[in-house]
Amino acid sequence: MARPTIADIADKAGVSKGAVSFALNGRPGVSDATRARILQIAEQMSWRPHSAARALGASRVDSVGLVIARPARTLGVEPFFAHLLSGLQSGLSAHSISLQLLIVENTEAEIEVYKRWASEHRVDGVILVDLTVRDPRLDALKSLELPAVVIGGRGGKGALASVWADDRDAMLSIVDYLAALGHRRIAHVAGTPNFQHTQRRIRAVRDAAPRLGLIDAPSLTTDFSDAEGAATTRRLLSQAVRPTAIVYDSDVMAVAGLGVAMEMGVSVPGDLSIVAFDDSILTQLMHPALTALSRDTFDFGRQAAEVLLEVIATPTATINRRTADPVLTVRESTAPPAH
Amino acid sequence: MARPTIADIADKAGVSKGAVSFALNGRPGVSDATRARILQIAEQMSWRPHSAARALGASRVDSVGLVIARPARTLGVEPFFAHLLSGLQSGLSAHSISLQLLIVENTEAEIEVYKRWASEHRVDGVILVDLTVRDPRLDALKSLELPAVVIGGRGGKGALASVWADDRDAMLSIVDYLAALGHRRIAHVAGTPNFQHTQRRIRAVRDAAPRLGLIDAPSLTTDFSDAEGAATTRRLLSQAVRPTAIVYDSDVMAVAGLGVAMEMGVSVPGDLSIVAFDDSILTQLMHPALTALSRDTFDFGRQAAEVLLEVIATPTATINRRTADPVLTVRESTAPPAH
DNA sequence: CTGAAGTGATAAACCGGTATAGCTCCTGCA
DNA sequence: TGCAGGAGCTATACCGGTTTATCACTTCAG
Repeated sequence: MARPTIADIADKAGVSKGAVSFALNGRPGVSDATRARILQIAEQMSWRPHSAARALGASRVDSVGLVIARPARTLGVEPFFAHLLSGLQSGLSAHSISLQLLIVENTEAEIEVYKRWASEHRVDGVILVDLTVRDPRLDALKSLELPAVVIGGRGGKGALASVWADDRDAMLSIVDYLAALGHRRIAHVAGTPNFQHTQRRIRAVRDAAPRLGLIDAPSLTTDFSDAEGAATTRRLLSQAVRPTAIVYDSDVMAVAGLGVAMEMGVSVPGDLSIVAFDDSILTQLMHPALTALSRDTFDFGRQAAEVLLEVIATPTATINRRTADPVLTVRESTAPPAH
Repeated sequence: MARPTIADIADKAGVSKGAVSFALNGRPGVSDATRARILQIAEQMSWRPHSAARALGASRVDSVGLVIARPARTLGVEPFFAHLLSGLQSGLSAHSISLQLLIVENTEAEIEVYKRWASEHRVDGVILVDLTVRDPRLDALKSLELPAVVIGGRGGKGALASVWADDRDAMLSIVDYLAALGHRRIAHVAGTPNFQHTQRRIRAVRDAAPRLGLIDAPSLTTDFSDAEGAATTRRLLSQAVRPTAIVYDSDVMAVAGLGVAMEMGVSVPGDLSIVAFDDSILTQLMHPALTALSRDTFDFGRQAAEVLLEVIATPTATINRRTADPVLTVRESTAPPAH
């Protein structure tokens, strides 16, 4: 027998299909003795549920989806997604839930995928990343009635559950640290302006400036690419009065910025301190190694998985879980300013 | 009506469920007129197949799987997988096939996943990466009768289909290039010794040495990590007679090696030429930018998807498709040796 | 004019589970 | 003694498709 079904088990155990189903799903309806016997037979025949059959009957597919809307080219360098994925899976595999991953070019395509997934019953819920201001995906998901958890989005936005870390506090910890070193001209090379977390970080810098007595604290937005990170750095370092420290919103941009500094003969950390708002192997490979903000992305993913499963179980629940605060890992790229 | 089923369509069209199924799947059994009418009604009701129902009836799930057995920590820096993923999906989405991605710690776990997937009917086939010598996964898949395509493995191994690029020729092109520059002491910092492609690259170097008059051409294996890449480089550069060129099996190790060279005061490319056997944004971010072997990983993935679909359609087919040869992108890290 | 083959469709079985109504005992309590 | 109630189980419908057996009706060759 290639693939035993519950009917086979029922035959062998001398009971009905229903009894087998009850036993295998741990629900009342059979005696402990019968349950044990059925479980033993199932084990012995190495029975496994047919996912499609179960999905059809129970109208849940034990599968969740993650769509990443970024050009593939910019992906992969950032360990962020790899860690997030691992974390998600670690949270899901405990419940035997599988993960569908899709990489698309833009948000419209992403929404199309959600529509398809919903209509084809391919996933029980989805994970949202890279929340933008007035994000069109929120409405789309609500109208599809597809359970979802937002990663990185602060709670309160609509009714979607979320898992988030405090970007504001994190940015403040960086700026505080640089100010304590003596820096008064701190520039911020930010990411895409329509990302919510970009906005929050920019606001944090702006708000902290007066308190810390910063002379100048410009935030310059980019598209997160190494090219724009480099170009922005070049612009900053070409000014008559240069910043003595630059905070980058991603590790890739920080590395690109470091390259520009070296090329222009600006010594790091002598003439310029550099901090990356995201840690990875990249920052550690550099010379000098970059001071960076370390976030536990794996744990982030794990928690997101948990929250999503809760939302799927009880769609009315609105959960906003805050994760552990990121910590600043000081390395060789930061020092007191030369002045 | 929340979700129309083919029964609803059948009602509206005044035909039977079977006729609707025939029409929607483009198979004979209905007249062109009826077919057109059914299709139009389905479109109008915005009908979508219920994936589980289809899977149950047709015993195919329109989904394939990819398991990556690497610690998450080492993942993500390498754009290889991101590009592969995108390529796979571009090849799959044309046929509305979805992709399941799983990251596990080791090969045993990977095989467990295959068993589960096969027994739960979760995927129609799988994609294998990182083929090792005497790979236990090959037998496992064969006994599970799970269609598979091997990426990077040369054909002929068992009956599994494969998609591969010529690692040997690629390595030869690197060594030829370095020899043409005048290098005679070329070291090779290789990857994990039990990977088949590592073996092929090592053999290529060894075979080319006499022909090119290389004085010394050692291949040193590592675990692909930046740490071992750095350590091996340090060992090589501490010798009385140093190599004048080093070829690294990955971009991460090459970057780590560059760091060590700079730290030891060995100028690149003045005293040492560096080549990475894999291109990415990493190699371009460095100063000097690294000469690297560029492979079209996206296309790789796309072709793998195509081959896998063929194998799923006709399991007896054994396909061995060779992809475009990688090309060497010369940048700033290579030059004629000093002396 | 008859029989064979082909066309267009239907009804029903089937895939492998889950959910539910209902049946048979057994127990406890008035 | 009678009966309500629950435990333990069976039988069956059902989920939404696909597939097969069958059938009515043409068409065409002999």
